[in-house]
Amino acid sequence: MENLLNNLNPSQRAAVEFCDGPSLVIAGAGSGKTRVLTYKIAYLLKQGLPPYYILALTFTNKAAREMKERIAEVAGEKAARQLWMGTFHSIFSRILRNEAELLGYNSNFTIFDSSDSKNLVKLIINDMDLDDKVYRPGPVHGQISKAKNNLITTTVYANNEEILEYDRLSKRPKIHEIYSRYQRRLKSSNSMDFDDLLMNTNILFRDNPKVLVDYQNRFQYILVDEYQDTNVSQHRIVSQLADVHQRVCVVGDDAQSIYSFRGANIDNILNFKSNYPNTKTFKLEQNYRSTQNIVSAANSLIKKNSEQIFKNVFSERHEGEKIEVISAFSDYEEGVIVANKIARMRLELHSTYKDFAILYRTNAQSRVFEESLRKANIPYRIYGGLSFYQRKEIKDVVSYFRLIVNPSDEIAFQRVINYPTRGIGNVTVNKITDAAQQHNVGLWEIISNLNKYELQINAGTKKRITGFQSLIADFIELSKEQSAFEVAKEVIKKTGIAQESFSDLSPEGMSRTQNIQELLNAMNEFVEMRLEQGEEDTQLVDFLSEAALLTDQDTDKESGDDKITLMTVHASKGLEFEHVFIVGMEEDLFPSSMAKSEIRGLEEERRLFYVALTRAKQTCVITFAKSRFKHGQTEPARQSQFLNDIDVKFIQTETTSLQSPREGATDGFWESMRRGAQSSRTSMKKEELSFTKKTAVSQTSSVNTLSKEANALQEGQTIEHERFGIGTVISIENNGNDRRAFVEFDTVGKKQLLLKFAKFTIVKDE
DNA sequence: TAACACTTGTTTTTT
DNA sequence: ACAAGTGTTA
Repeated sequence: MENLLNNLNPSQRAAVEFCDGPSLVIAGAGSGKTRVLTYKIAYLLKQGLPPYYILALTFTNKAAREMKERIAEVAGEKAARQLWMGTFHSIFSRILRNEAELLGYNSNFTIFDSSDSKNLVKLIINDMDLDDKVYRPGPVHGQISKAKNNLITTTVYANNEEILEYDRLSKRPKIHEIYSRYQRRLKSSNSMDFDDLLMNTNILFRDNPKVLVDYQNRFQYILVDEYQDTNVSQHRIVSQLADVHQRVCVVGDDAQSIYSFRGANIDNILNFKSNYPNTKTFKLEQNYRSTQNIVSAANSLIKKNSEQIFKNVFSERHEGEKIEVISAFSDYEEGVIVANKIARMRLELHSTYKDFAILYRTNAQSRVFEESLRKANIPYRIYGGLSFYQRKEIKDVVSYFRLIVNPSDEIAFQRVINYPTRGIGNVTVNKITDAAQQHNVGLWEIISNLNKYELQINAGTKKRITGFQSLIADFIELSKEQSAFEVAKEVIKKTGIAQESFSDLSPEGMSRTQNIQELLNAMNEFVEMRLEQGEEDTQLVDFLSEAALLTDQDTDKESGDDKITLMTVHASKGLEFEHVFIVGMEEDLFPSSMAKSEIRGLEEERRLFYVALTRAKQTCVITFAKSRFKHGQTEPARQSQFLNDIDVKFIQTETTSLQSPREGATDGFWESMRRGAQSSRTSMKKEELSFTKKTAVSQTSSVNTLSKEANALQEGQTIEHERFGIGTVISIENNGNDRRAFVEFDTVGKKQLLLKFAKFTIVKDE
């Protein structure tokens, strides 16, 4: 441990060693924040605190996984696995499943993603006969979500004059009623949305003091990463859990708070000290990531914001190159410039592709870069956008799973009742929904007892409905015995999805088929991995509860490939790259026109830019275009005001662009440039389909990840398995990723090990 | 009820 | 430019 602590600088070390009360670690960009968290956990373990007493909350699953791996290196695999470490959403969904009955839920509850939530809001708006142009599902759900993140329950909402007045002024006085109905229908669907996972945890603790005490005792030490991005609901959970022992350490950087649109409240970090009067504050100010020039440029930018905790971030690395600002004539040219520059820099600097990242404000901007990179033969990987689980064909299949696990799930029900088409149309579905509302029961209850509820439907329709009902009922039975993978195969087969999908030979259809296949593969892996780890939870419900909180960053298995990275600035938080391109640096795009109305919004955009800048280790290039293709036409654009916020002495403006317009031919040039962009866009179409297919599939496709040991393993050898102990290899089957060993263990008997996952060492050769 | 053509809104960021 | 929603026809 001593030599571990020697790896830290004095302020990092001080932050790690203080464990007796509340502490706030203000960590500048690149200052070794994750390092401090990791070492601190290792330090606590070393002090004798059992791992299952530690709660560590991260912002993404990926961050949790990486931190676990690092802790495993210093404190051992076993301890790392016993830690309560994960995102707020995943940790508390686990707790809510355990305590579901206390809240009137069943532990099989479904988790709605935002599109499910919006669908439900839309159904309610229709039921209430409200004008869906005034009450648009997106913003209405946004308003509800904001309320929930601020712990404003339906009752509080309906009695809060200020909020009601706000809704009246925005011409949507009925939101409080939509909110109540929304919550009621979530509950009758035995479902929770993302915000419920946090709000219901608060309700659980509020209404069940004994349960709260249990968890207060369990979580002896609490660590929270990215505290600047927590909302009121999350803050309240943490402060209740830490209320008694006050052993809590939060880490964050107010300058990197970029999620207020999701309810994050920067005050949580700014006011932390007043919440915990005995707080000890540590500041990590040395940036180990970036050149002095980048750090100074970022400092000069963030100084323009009014609200912040004072700190002096500095770098002792070399001065480095100035930030290069390049202007392009069009978004299309911007793409070409960036692609060419990356190709050139890679050769000149002897870099690899994975040293490069292109960061943009909106996902929509990725298109142009995909195109130019493909033309330049530069391998790339896009993060974000439509994630695997949000694809239509995947949602359809997953909806069957949801319905099987939780027949009350109304949204899943509506999604699959007529998919694949089985002659149950809108008219019939409406009759079912009406009956459900009338008798105040779920849709499943209605179709399970058609006669009882006297639906006005003809015999043919009735037969089709009962057919559907027994189809699902059979799956439910099956799922009690079989693993998620086995049930999934049956679902695909028996519902006709397989048949429908395989007979569609269009490129889109084939891509859908592949994605479904990929889902099955993922489920198979899930089951095998669980079995390998000696866990019995391999059923559909277990798969769903994990999959619902997965983002596509979490399913990334190809990070080893040499590809450049394309992602939004938001998605880049916490990452670093040698060379960063920040593109589309234009007014109304970055800062976004949406955010500019309020000062706080503009400051958040500036922090977002700060985040983008501080991702770069060596070089940072900023580009903007003078015209941009949006909403179906080319519109003029001008450079972002944020470029003026960086002190000019850290910037170098590139005037010679790739191709400058010929004199006197400006108009013609522009035209051809635009046409060039257009035609290549349209000509891309066919090619693009096969391309989307590739990316979609690649998200979960696996590579051969067998370790040396796994490849070397032979019959007759003795191994020591992490869980099962000592055993002898009886036989080996298959090869590559599917390579398996049958092993006779001394204590637990015969086991099948999937070598891709198995954790063991070879003890003795025969 | 389903398939097709036509119209409309939509684009900020995401657990 | 695109997806989702609306309306018309078979």
